Amino acid sequence: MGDIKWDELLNREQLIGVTTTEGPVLILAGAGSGKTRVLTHRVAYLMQQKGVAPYNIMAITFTNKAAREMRERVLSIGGVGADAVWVMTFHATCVRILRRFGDRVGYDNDFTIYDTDDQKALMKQIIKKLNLDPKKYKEKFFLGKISSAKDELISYADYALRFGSDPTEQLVSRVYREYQTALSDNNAMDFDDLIFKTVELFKQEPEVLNHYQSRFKYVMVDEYQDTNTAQFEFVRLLAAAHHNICVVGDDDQSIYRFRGANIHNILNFEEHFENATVIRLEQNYRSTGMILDAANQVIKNNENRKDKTLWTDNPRGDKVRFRQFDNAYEEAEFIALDVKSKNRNRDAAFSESAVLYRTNAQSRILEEKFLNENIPYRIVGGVNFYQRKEIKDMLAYLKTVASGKDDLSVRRILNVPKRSIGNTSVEKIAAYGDANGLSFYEVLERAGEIQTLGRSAAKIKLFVDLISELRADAEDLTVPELIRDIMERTGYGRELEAEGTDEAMARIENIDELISKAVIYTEDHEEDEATLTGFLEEVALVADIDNVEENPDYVVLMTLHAAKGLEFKNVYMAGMEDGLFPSGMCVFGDDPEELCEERRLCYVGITRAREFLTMTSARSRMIRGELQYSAVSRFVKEIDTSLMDGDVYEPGAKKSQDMVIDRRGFGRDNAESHSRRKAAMTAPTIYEVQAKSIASSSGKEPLSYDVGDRVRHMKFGEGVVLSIEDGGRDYEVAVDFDGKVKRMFAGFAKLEKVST
DNA sequence: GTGCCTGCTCACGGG
DNA sequence: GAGCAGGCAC
Repeated sequence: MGDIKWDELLNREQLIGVTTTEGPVLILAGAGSGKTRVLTHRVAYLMQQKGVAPYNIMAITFTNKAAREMRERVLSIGGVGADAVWVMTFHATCVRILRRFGDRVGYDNDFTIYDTDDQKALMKQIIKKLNLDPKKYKEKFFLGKISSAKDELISYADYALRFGSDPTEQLVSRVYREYQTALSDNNAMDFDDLIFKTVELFKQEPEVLNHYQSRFKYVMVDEYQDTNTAQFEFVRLLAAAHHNICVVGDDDQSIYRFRGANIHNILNFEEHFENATVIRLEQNYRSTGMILDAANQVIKNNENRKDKTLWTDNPRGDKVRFRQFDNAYEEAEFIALDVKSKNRNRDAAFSESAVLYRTNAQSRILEEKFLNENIPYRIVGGVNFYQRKEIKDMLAYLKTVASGKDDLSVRRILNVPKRSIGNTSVEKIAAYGDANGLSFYEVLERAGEIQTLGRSAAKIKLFVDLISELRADAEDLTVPELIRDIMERTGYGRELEAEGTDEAMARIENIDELISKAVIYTEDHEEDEATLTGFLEEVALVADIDNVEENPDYVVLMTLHAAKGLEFKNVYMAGMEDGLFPSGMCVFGDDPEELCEERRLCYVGITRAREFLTMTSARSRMIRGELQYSAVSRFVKEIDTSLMDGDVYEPGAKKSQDMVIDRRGFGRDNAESHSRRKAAMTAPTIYEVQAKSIASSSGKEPLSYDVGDRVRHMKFGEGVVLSIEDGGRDYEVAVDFDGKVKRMFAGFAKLEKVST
């Protein structure tokens, strides 16, 4: 493996980036300039040329997808041992560290992770508890304040000191304290805590910091322009001993200011780290000259940039197309038909096309048209799979089975499905817990002692018994088996089946998909490692973007934010209207930096395209149920007309020849397409292909064995089938393994007949 | 305690 | 357009 010809694989600057291994390095990498290439080769170079142990190398990314891609590439060029390199997201890295040392900052090492919905639910309780007017104070307000504080490493104690005089800020600091205490009581951390607590750990426990400093002698950070103060501090502490820190980023692609990203981290890198080497990657290998020029013309309107000019050797290519339509329906129809014709002409396969937009709300109409035209598509984002009610319910059951310490989960499922335990009882239980320092579940366990509960106590006992039974089952079941078990024992599945509506069926499909994910999880891990907590952790850290599969022939629809880091041969930027993109908030706001951020987002969008770029806008569009008329986005006008096909200023921009607008088409929403659309809205959008194949293999197929047959189970060995019951969606089989009777679902047990 | 209806609010982006 | 709190009847 030592025969890599580094100088043939890399251009001059890339080579410097790869081989400057010692000391701080800042790589300013323009869009499409091969930054992932540099990072992965750098890892390989460290191992092969410098003899650095893989164990000593860490590469941090923002998304799981980026981590996975980099990991794959490191494995393929890095050779033996490369799997010991830590290639992970910030969040996953911190979780890993906190699972080991979390007890030093006041958490059990099996803490749970709260997502946005959990945070909201918890905040709601706190607003109630503090008797605040929920009309006046929204959860989002406090959560936003708290999140920004945590991004800046401000604890609630610091917050009180810092903003003490202002009454509103005083209230925030009080809420912050309550919120943090509640999290800690629930043994839970939110996303921001993961970073915050790790930094706290490093600062409080020099021994721990030392351990990681001497382990990770070489630290690399991808998308550095998106780091916030907490992440910066994490990286700084890690690298403080050896200074071998290499960061890659592009200030022009910083689009996460709203999430606390601090652009000064990259702009001031040379001040933060002394004697830094700065490398500029300015050759773009991705886009045509035309597209790149357009991108440069837009971004040059921003001030305070690191000075750089992106260039390319690629052919000039086609002009950037611009089309304006009367409304969003025509816009969507044009895009759908164009995608189709590009696919037909072999210009771009479906999988090579992507539609990008500013807001998720825009996806609906596009989706409708794509369905009408029978174009395979996939929407990334929108309602996250893991935010769906039924998925959250199942996860809450799993969490409760796993620990019961998380009050939020227990409360969520106590009356789901309906057990006639209403709000009044819940309030009483919570009050009793608060008064006696017990967790919600602990109170449930001793419900009999609480007089005021009356007849609810008996119902609560049934619930506690149910959880105990599930816990007993969990001992022998794999995670997917456990989910099925929960569906059965709680009656959740039966209730949905009884409902029988399209929506209920879609919910069942979603749960099936969760089961398939669990199957994939168990298959990916050794038997001992495939634990329930492990599964819950993996699930807590996934984002929708992580699930875009590249191979299947689908058009991808997503927000511009989600598109960062991806590239497509053929890109549409829809909704290029002032007020939508750039968004109204920044057009009328007084913060010029916000407009700059929007412009960077536009730059990100343009540079996703390799060969074809089409921008579209609508003269009118429904926003919040109101018809809004907008002018063409200023960003479109920033592109020189010599690069454009289509007139930005003329009303009624010309229509493409392959474009046939069927006006009746707008009302063509017959019953069939309507139900299809509805199904598509609620149906799984992720892992669809795998889910289908697994679902059919785990579905109710005729069994190859019967009562009395001898069968083999992967884990338990051979046994005799005692009974087979119709468990609704699957058969429930009881098998006697040498006197130990196990009940299992046929679809997952995968029993093989040995003899009759 | 549950189910249904209504009216209100909210909508930028996401780990 | 959608989700949710609040009010009401049962």
